[in-house]
Amino acid sequence: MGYLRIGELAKLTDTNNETLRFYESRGLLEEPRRSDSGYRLYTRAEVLRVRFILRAKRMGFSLKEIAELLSLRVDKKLNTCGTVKHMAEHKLLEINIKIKELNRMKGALQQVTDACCGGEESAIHCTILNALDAE
Amino acid sequence: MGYLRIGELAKLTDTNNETLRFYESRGLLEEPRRSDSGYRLYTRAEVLRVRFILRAKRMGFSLKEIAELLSLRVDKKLNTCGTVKHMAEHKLLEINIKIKELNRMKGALQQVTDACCGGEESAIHCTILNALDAE
DNA sequence: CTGTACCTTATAGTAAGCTTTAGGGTTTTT
DNA sequence: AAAAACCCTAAAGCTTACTATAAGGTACAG
Repeated sequence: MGYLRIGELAKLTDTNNETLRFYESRGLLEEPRRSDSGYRLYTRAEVLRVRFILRAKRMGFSLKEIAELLSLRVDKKLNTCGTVKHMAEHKLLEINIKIKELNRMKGALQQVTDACCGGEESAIHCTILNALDAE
Repeated sequence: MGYLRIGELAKLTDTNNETLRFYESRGLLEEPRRSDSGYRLYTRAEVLRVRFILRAKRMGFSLKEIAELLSLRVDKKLNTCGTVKHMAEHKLLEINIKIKELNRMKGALQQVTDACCGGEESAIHCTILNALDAE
């Protein structure tokens, strides 16, 4: 008892069975133990792991990158603190680039949005469209 | 004279022939007139249109959304500024959410990275790994 | 006239991240 | 016991945004 079947894990993590099996196939989830009939049996730890995956995904990490992040946790003994720190710092760098990129988008969009009257009149002179038109 | 062939349009917009034909197939570019031999013949207006597409892409709009923006532009008279602004604001909201989440992860990762000794010893007690486990 | 640089179409492939389908077995509920 | 709900695998399909390939035709230089 205490084990979760795939549907229960899916419900707890707001995903679905197929996605979880897919993550397993991509190495994001370890192959779980199985019941006599072959059903996947998960522990509560998997709930946290899936949530970690989803969080990282929302941050803009690809599944491949998430696998890397997760691999930091595997074979702790084989990695020195230096290795782990280096990987984490690399990720940090990537995050910073993403933030910068998004901020650039935001700035551009904010500027034209602020300038737009947003009114009911025809969009012929819409600043947003005109901004996109401008060289 | 004055017409551009696809390769010239590609060069002027820093894209390539295939991408331009692809955009045409997705309705982002209108079917251009053709030479007697069937070559696509573009006007200077298409340069601006392609640049519009690229600019919108850089702002985070998907091709589908850009097609929408373009259609708004075509019937400017039929659309209000409000419609356009609404689309832009929606995009802005999406971008803001992403930035917020990235910043949260950045903070968390920065914190554990700062706390990590980064030394040569085994990572069993690494603060970074423990932080990821805890989440 | 031949080379090569350009253009054409249609079709297939790529990568990511799933979702769906087909064709089963198992567990639980009634 | 039988229906309903759940699980399994393998494989195909979907979306986005291209990129590449095959098998040609065209334009122009030398």
